[in-house]
Amino acid sequence: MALRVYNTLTRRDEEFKPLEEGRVRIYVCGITPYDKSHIGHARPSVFWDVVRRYLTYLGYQVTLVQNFTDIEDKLIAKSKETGTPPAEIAEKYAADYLVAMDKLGVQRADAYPRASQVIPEIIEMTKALIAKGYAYESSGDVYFRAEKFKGYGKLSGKKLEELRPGARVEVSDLKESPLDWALWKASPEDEPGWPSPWGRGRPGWHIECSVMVQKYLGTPIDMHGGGTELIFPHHENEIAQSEAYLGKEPYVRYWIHHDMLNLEGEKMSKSLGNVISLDEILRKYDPMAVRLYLLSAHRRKILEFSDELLRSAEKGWERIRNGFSRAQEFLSNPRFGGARDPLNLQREVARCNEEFFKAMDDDFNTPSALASIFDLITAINAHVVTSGGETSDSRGREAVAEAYGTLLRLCGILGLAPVTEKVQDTVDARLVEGVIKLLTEIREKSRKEKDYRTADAIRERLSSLGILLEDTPAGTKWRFIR
RNA sequence: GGCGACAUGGCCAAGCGGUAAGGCGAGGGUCUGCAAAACCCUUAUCCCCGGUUCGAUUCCGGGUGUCGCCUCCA
Repeated sequence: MALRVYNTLTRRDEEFKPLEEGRVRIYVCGITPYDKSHIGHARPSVFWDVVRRYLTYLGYQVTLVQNFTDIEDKLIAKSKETGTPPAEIAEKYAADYLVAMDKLGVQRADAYPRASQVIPEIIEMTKALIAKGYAYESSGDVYFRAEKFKGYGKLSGKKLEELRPGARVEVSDLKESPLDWALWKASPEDEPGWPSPWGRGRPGWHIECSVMVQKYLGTPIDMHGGGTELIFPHHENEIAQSEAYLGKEPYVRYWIHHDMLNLEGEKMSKSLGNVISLDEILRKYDPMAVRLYLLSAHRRKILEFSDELLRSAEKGWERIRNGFSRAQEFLSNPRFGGARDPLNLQREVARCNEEFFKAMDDDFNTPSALASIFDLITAINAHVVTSGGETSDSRGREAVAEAYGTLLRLCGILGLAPVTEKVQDTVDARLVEGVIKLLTEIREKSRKEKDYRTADAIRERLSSLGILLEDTPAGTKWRFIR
């Protein structure tokens, strides 16, 4: 088994081999925190979290860095509008973003550098590019000569001749060619700026990533992630300026892009105004269901957004959770007999395990990996007997323990954790549990007396409060529902 | 206009040369006082037309459709 990944640069699946054995260095383009995050922002975060968990599981030491662009036109515009300093706006939304990521179970990156924190390095790199003849100063701006870099267009597959007539590039008298882009821009008095050899100014867009990659990871890095919309011009330019500066290639060994999230067939994006905030989604749906939804399509495919899909994911997540509880319950109660056909269960578990890794090795095929998890759930449900009374069977117990361990491991790689549904406040939690227990006992009594009207009324009332009662041979169980 | 991606059941979504994983939904059955959960069964020939092949959803060519990039964007 070997991990294969699709590399945007070569346009094919390649076997993944890190530069340095046992170590993987990853840089992912983060967000510009100038407004609330939407679900589209959660896709790369969850995807890369899974990559990281998987690589870590495989034994690699993974370093992942993700930037926050805190100097940018929209941020500056918003600052002028509201009178709040750009840095303050950026930090507020960055913090919100991280809180949402925590909810989604995304492990924190090793570093979240801000553009404003790497100004000296940006100036150094810009100076070096000028010295090498790849960049030139023009009225306080510094531009990169796109056409001077011979590999320009290799990532996006664009040719210089095709780009020129396009004429949709920002035209400026300050540039030698419309394809050139700013490494450094002069700042007006009322906008943020830093002193530089070219006067007061601020970095261009692409340069921060080049600098952060070098500063925090060292080149070449193994994987660079980002959305497909960043392939051109952002990543194309990033390669050009970095390789021109470093004087060697590659700058990045595997370019790994994810596709967009669509709303009613159109890309969800702020500029189109068709965004759905992450906050809203996380209020409405179980974060793990959201995670399941985000992993339900391969990273290179467009993911359609709809409430129906989220609801469907929530049902799927419930199924996984129920499978967990079934196995847990069995294992925690030695009275429960065993597995129906332990050998068959073991065989199924082994099969699901194998399929799961095969899927993950195939360019992180999470939808296929999820299918293995669902198969595993079905096997557990079909084999595990939690209807008490029967004598213990060690072989059966072992098979179930193994199934449970596998489920835990596979779900762990995808970051799907069955959170125990305890209420935060312990006093409230105890109260709720006590009251439900009381009601359950009363209902139990009614059922014994065949007073089903009372029993059903209790169940219905609790159900409308979001508490589901289930009568099983082992007694009445309850859980929260939405 | 240039470049590129995709088109699989009611809704999602894997597979990509040997006659279609999985989830949600729907229908039937088992269990249950009834529910719930769960299990079992049923629910597709893969956009169209050509070609290559013993054989194509899977490869090639041509259509049609949808989306993305070429401008800020995860």
